[in-house]
Amino acid sequence: MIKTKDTSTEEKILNAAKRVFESKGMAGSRMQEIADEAKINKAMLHYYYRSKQLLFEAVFKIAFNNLAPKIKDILNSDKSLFEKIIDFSHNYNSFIIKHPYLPNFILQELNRDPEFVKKLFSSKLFPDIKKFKQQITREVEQGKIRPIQAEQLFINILALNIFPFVGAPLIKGFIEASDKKYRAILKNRKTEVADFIIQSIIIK
Amino acid sequence: MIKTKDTSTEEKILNAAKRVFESKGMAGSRMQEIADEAKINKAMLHYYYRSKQLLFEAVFKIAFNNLAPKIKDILNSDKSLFEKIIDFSHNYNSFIIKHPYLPNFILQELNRDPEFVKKLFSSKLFPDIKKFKQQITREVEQGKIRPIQAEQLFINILALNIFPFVGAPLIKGFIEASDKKYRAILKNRKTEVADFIIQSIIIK
DNA sequence: GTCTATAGCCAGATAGAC
DNA sequence: GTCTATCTGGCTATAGAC
Repeated sequence: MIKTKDTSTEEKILNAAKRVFESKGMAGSRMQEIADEAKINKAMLHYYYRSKQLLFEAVFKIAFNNLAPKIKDILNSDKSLFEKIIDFSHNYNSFIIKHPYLPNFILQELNRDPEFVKKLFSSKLFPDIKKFKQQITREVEQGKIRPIQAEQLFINILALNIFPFVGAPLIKGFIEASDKKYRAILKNRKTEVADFIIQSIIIK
Repeated sequence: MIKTKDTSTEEKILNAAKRVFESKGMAGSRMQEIADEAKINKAMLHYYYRSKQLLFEAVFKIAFNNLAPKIKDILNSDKSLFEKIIDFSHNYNSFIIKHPYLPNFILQELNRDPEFVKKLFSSKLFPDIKKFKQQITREVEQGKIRPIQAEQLFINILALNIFPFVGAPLIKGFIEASDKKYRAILKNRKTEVADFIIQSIIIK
């Protein structure tokens, strides 16, 4: 297996495009900036990816495919409920700390381009929620957790894990946290979030 | 007091700009589209607001000033902790259901333009978190709630209330909810969210 | 204050040499 | 495959008539 690193031009472009698009979005990004970032000629971008739109879609799909399986796991895996909550909170936070722009990028573009959402819907990226609903019903019936709608719990899990990254500038402003302090707070959340959720639903 | 409605040109422009900027962001919006939306000539936009940037800032400031006091209330008001949680969850959700693009718009622009954040920091828009911290400490000491960092609780309150709007397209995809069904879920959250938080921290 | 016309610039895309 | 040069269209902003 040969390690290609950033060797190929195509890869250099894709990595540069990822950085630029993720921080500035589709509309705010410039092909010239991506070219500069990749230390490569602007014409090359078109040679390899034909258009800005196609380059963007390549970047978006990679980003989305990085995120979606982690969320899917909540709905579809065979783990116990508490395990799911603990694992997702830990794994998601560990992953996103390394890619802080990613959630904002995905949400921003999903909000901006409704047609793009439909494309993703129609593919098999989205699992169904049936299995998760059954799991919640079972846990409630067994008296392990207090009654809660599966959809509400699912939203809460996503919210508590994703929002601290998307809302970082807002939160930092209000709690007057430096970058360093905020990073420490985020790190704590790897375990804090799961605790918070479980405390809310568990029957002691 | 005379009701001006959408009478004045200046107001028509501002309302149109609000709609366009909030759904497409600064970079994705076109002055022509705002003019069309306001049913007014494009030159008028510059006559009243000089530049796209200044028009944008006018819209942004109004949006931010709508949101910030509600959040500030969590940190600075004299209500009891549970009251704060209940009131904020209810008021915020009621308000944003009428302005669904607003949180996404604000977060997007805060993420995109770090200099803009600093401008807001330096003004008196942000209160300090000291009072809220003291409140949490007191409640913990009195044995009313289990130990939790004020910052973490604050983030959780924001996350659970704001994320369902910012993350709507993502959530809708995963739980396969129609617009109608999703609206119903959001409506439930006016009370569900406060319950969820209080259940997590209360000592019974 | 409101309009039309246009200046002037910038970004995406391509032609064509090497 | 990679580069330079350039086309083309679209966008912000303004000039100037009314």
